[in-house]
Amino acid sequence: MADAQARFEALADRVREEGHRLTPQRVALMRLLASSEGHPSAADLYDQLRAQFPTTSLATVYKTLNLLKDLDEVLELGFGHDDNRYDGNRPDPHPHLICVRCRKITHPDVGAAQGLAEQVAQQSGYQMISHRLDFYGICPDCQQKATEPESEDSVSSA
Amino acid sequence: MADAQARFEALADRVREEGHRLTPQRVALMRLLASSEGHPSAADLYDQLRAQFPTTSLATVYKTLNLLKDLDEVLELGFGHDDNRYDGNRPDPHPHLICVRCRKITHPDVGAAQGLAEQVAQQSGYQMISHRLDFYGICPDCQQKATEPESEDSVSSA
DNA sequence: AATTTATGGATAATGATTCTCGAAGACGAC
DNA sequence: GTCGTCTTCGAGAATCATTATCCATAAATT
Repeated sequence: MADAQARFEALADRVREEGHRLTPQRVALMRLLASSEGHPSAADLYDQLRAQFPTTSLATVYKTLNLLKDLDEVLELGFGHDDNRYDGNRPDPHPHLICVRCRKITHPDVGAAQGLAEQVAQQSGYQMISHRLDFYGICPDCQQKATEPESEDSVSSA
Repeated sequence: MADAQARFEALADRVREEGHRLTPQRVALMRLLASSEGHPSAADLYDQLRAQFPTTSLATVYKTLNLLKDLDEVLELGFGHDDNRYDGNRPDPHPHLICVRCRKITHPDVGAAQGLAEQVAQQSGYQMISHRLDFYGICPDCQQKATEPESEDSVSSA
């Protein structure tokens, strides 16, 4: 996480340059986003924020996330049922690999995904804005757990 | 839509074989799904259903859609903000092209998308369950409308 | 330091989807 | 064809993530 500081400063600069205020809550949230390895949800960030600012509201988290999203500095990942996840380190569309058991989200290596959007744009005449490439499966860890005799109660559904 | 009848019968047979009852509401909804060109939402289907069954409940639509979804006979497309869309003709994952203006959903021709899931499965060790490949853009029609002087009031939603 | 104005916080509102549960009806058995 | 059982329907309440509201507070500029 040596880049976290640099990423945070980039976010802070961007927010200020766009004429928005740098409040302590925003600073803290941007630090969290910049240092997040995974893909936290708004509630995750809220929980972490409250450690520093006990009176912070969940609404503030959403407002800040939406601000950064409008600036194209965070990528919002919406899944039908579950709550949204946010990626503050790679704001541009990229493939995701989701474990339907433990909800872990990682970045698969999908070389063939390069240029897909451009290809579709040419063939369809659409003006491309964004895209999603998500794979849903069961991660090796969860596969193992499912095979084991019965360490705990079994999982219900995906 | 000469296949609509065949598709409907396939759905009906499947439901019956799985030990579920064929109620008039389900029959009507399956006919709608089988004959739908586009990707209707639950509310769309509800509106159409009420023409035949004025007392039908929206809950029934959802229950039937979930039943068919569990049988892998309809594909549910969930988008963060908007309501879900359903495809009763192609239940297997396939790419979609969404116009963010008029909400139209079409099927782009993406040859390179073949085998992506298998590739990710091999590299990651995940047991693949499903995937999504969605492109968001502005369709040619909506691009045109945006450029024109101002023919009418602009479109809000589909 | 004062002024202006965006922002934070608490809570209500929104809206799609699911749950609840009594009534009705589908389907197999007779 | 009729009956009985057990699924399914229907109407509305409940859920839950996200937004909207609205005023007190504090950031930035002078």
